[in-house]
Amino acid sequence: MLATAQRLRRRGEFAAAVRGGRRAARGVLVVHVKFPDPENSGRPARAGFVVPRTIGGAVVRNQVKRRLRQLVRERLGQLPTGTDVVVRALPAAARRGYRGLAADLDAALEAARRGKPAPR
RNA sequence: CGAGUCGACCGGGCGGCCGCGUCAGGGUCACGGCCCUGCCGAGGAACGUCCGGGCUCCACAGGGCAGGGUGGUUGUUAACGGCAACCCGGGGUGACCCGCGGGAAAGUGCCACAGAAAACAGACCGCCGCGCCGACGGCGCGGUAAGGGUGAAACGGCGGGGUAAGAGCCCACCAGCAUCCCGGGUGACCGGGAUGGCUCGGUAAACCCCACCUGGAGCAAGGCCAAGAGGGCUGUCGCCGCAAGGCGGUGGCCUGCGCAGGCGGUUGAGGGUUGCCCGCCCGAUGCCUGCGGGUAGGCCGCUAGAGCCUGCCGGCGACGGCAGGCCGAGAUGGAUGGCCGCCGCCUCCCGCGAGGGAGGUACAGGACCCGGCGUACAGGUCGACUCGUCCG
RNA sequence: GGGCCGCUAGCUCAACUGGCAGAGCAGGAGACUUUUAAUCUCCGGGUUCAGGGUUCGAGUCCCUGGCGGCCCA
Repeated sequence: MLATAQRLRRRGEFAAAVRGGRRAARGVLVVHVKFPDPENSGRPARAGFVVPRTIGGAVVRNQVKRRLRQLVRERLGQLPTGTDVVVRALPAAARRGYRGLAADLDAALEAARRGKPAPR
């Protein structure tokens, strides 16, 4: 999974990442990526997750969140240190399998890295 | 063998690799942390939040009113609106099941339609008597409530006597009511007897009456530390912007601090008694108003408890007592995951068969803790009992 | 954690104290019109969220559950 130091834990951190980052949507996921300011480059890259209640009950939301944490953990090393990522799940994510989530995440991260605007 | 009733319980198992959270030990350190090892790490409902308690803070001389809750009895318990046993009523051939199950002869209200009449007596058709007209029919007065039809419900039922016709008007039996007595039971109540008037509608999950219970808030409770002199939320208007939003003006609310002004010294500003009144109490570093303008972070609370398991004893039972043993989550954008192998279980398909293949494996996750209730749930296990059929 | 609402025709809503579930729009048919629109007439359509209870009788009262929404901390 993902260690505590590698997760966003404050409302302010989420707001900064969503507002100051690039947005890219692919499949059932929306990612916001905020590349590091020079003073932040010392700490590790961090990630946070937004799984709204429209997805399902607590069990379903936890399952989606755990799968996303596992997926992000495998990819966080590829990002520059100090980067903040917020992954937001759409309601269809509950029925998307693990591999489907992986494909969507890779595509969305790649789109955000290229800096292209997300197609709507 | 078939059909069924009740109760108790399980909620996949083993293994590999990569990971997560708390704690403990060790190591390292630039004292922020990092690394290694080990222990532990979601449920029977953790859920819904329908009740009850523990815990914490606030309040509390006392009395009255109001409000809320409960509603057969006796127990059980920390407590309960839960549970157990029993009573009563209803259902079932039965095992068993269901019941907000006090009071309608305290009072008020309501009882649509139909029907003559719907709660207190009265009388539409009818029956009977008398009188009148007079074409065996009608009109008027009186008696009556057996019969008719309506309705969910029509002023006890049946038989006999009685009568002009009838009627508890009288009598016997039955049902029911009230009072009293005897017996049984802690009690709800049950069994029996005597007397009485002959009879009384339903609805309290309508108001109400009676009995009993009932302070308020909730771990965002509450406490400590740090930081700073403000902040948070919001209405509206203008400008910028595609938008999200940003900036500014002007109001409102909440709260800590600073400043200013005012009020106030027992003849007392103001406050408490968290619905109101009487009454009582507190009260001077206090209270009110205006202006200015912060934080929202950490730690404790925080998990050993009405705890769990086993055995014995008491009790019909809920439950209680004793002894021994055990430690079983404490997160805070919130820890149990990802990938894979084998075996279970269920369904379907292929096959004569051994077997093979495909799919599925529920309901659902702590957030202070506990006792209940209610609800969801793939599949399965055990025990006790009932009815029917057949055999002995 | 605490508190409060709603669920009725395809849609938006009524139904006073319990007494035959009803409007507007929408839909269908017809009339008027050269046709359409508008207008007029007629018609169909409901397990009143579900289950249970009280009552002679429940959309209404009571209990349990489901779904949706709102407020406060």
